[in-house]
Amino acid sequence: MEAALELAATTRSLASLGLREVARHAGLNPNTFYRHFKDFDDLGVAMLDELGTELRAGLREARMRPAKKGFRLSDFSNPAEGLAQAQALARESVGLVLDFVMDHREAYTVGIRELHGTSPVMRQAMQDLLDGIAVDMTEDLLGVLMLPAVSHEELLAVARVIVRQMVFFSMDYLEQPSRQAEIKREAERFILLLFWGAIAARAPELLSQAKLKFPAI
Amino acid sequence: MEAALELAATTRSLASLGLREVARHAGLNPNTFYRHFKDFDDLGVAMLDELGTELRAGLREARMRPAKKGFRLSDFSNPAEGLAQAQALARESVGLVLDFVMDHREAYTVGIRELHGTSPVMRQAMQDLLDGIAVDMTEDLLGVLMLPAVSHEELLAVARVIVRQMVFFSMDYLEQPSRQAEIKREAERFILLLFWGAIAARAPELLSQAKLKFPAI
DNA sequence: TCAAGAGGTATACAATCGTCGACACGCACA
DNA sequence: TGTGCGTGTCGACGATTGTATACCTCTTGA
Repeated sequence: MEAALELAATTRSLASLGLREVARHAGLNPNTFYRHFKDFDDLGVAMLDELGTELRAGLREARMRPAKKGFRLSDFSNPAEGLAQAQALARESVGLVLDFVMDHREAYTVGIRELHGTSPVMRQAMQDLLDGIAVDMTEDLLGVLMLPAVSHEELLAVARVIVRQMVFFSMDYLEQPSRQAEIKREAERFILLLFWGAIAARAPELLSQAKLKFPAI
Repeated sequence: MEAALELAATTRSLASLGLREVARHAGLNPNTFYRHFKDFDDLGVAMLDELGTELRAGLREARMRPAKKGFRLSDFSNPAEGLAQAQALARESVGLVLDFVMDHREAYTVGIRELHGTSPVMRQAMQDLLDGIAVDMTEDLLGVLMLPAVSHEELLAVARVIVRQMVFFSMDYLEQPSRQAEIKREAERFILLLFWGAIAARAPELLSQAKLKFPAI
């Protein structure tokens, strides 16, 4: 699995790797591959299982961290305070994801490649992972953030959109190191825009009442 | 180029195609490939040029259509009317993109595969195409829609995010035919949420003043 | 008229590929 | 004690790959 990741990270896609190639890079006999995996799909799913659960757990744990620090979002009874804390939460989450992709650059690159790749099995597995992250995010948010009049389903839809958009932001982040600070701001801004929109759609008076300028990020 | 598209559409990625394979499928001698293309990257870029400009032109033309029909968005001096027309424009644009990907299913699938694929050349070309579409969208919107207090740069950032998100919506649309109506609604809703957010961020009083419910889509 | 070149073909070579059958080692368990 | 079984190795097979060299046939333009 390590050998496959290293080989795929440079230029190739997982499915285009040669069985012999991987075995050679791992210092093993080509046939040994069959002892462990049936397919390359099989190998891919195994790798995704490992790294995917690590990512998911890391994200959850990190989202819990502020809650343990006594960081608790208001129920918007004080709109100004609620909005400010929403911004802080968005910033924390974005930083988290971007740090993760920097720490797991190779795995992330290869994984995303499979998201729209050739193997239906891997595509489905990646979509399930992203969806799982969105579900996690929704549940965590519901426990911490009381968005006024925003239902569970609405929140899930927003989370899904955010997760998918972060795929692109993450790619930019990796590919354009000189613009990292700017990209991070763009991502935060995008998330805030969405929540602003969600609130404005349900309780527009809340925003004008708060008389809070949208943060100039 | 046709042969390559047909071969890639089923399962494979462009870069993983064999030179001989494509030539065989096109009824030509393997070496003939070299008469026309240097690389597979070369072939890919040529294909993207053709289909990309077609898509871009199609989108522009279709965005111009409502303007010619006398469809003209207000400057939000009447907020309720402006918001309603913004919704109509969003619906029109979403339908447009989704129709296009249905009509060019193979090309779209292959293209997106290259967006996060192995070849840096193709990746860059695809990113340039998406960015170009976002720029087009921004210019068209500026000519038709006077969003209050939303600057050119802000609009471009929103357009970029929309284009990228439509990549995912389009994939869902192709892969889940039974949910097409629902996915279309989700896409429209996403776009409206963004614009709602952009307006709320700059002129929150406008939304509460309009006393307009967010469309229940 | 004829030379150049674009497009297409045929043959060949060395590599690499996935996979098969057979064999070897070591541990676990009856 | 011995017998599966998981793991790894070896050699070989036919197929396919990218590309090099050489040759053919039109079209074009001076």
